[in-house]
Amino acid sequence: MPSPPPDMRRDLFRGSIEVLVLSVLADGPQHGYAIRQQLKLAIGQTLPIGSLYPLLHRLESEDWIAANEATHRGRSRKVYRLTPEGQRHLKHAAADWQASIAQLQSLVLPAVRRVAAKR
Amino acid sequence: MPSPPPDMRRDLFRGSIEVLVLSVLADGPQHGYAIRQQLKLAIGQTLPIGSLYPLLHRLESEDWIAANEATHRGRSRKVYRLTPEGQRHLKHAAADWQASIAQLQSLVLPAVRRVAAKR
DNA sequence: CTCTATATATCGATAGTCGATATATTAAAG
DNA sequence: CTTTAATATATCGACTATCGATATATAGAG
Repeated sequence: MPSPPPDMRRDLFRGSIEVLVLSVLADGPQHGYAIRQQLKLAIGQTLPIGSLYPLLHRLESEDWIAANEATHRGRSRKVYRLTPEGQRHLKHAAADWQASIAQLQSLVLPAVRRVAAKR
Repeated sequence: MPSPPPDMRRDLFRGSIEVLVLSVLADGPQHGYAIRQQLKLAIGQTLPIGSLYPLLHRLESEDWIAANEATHRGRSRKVYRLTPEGQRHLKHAAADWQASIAQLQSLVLPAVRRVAAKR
């Protein structure tokens, strides 16, 4: 193999997963599986199952989200909600995220303009 | 270890590396080491050496960049320039990149506004 | 002399990812 | 009836991509 296959979209998604999940929960409490579906609907990207639950557990251990055990049609569910700390964190994390993106854009956008202007 | 250490900034950077390098070269021909320095200066993020040259080789094999062997102070250099195909590709790749970001933002930004509005 | 910076290059240890698998219920399909 | 698919959470280790260490070479600083 000459070089690794790059997946820009996936990497951007990965770098945003935490903020994305918290953003979904900012809309209202959801259980893990539903968060995954919402994300797929909104972004078109699927949060891999093998990443979903470990992520949720991490966010819970950080006290950014909290769970209510529930039962739905014989199946157990953990309905997660954004904690007050989670709300604070979302604001900060999203600001950082936005700043990082803006920084990248400040290099890329002028470059594209420059190239587009030529010829 | 309970959970993997997340590095949003690094992942966002990773998902943008290709577009970033092409953007730097849109400003004028540069050799690998200098591209790395420019990126550090502009973004604050260091493109790891172990990733730099394989990436350059891949971009070259795609004919998006081309090299001129040069010698500077006894040291050999490969000065890369953006090819016409590379310019076309930069426009497309940057547009895709921008669209992916916009999609993520369309979920995150309203969520943050919602959270900020409360209380 | 040693160290740091410059410059390109490779390779494999290691670390993170996530598919497969397990478990359980319901409903639709065949 | 049986099978398949969808729902739902959870874990674990095989696999893979990343990138630090290393090699090589020159020049200037201390």
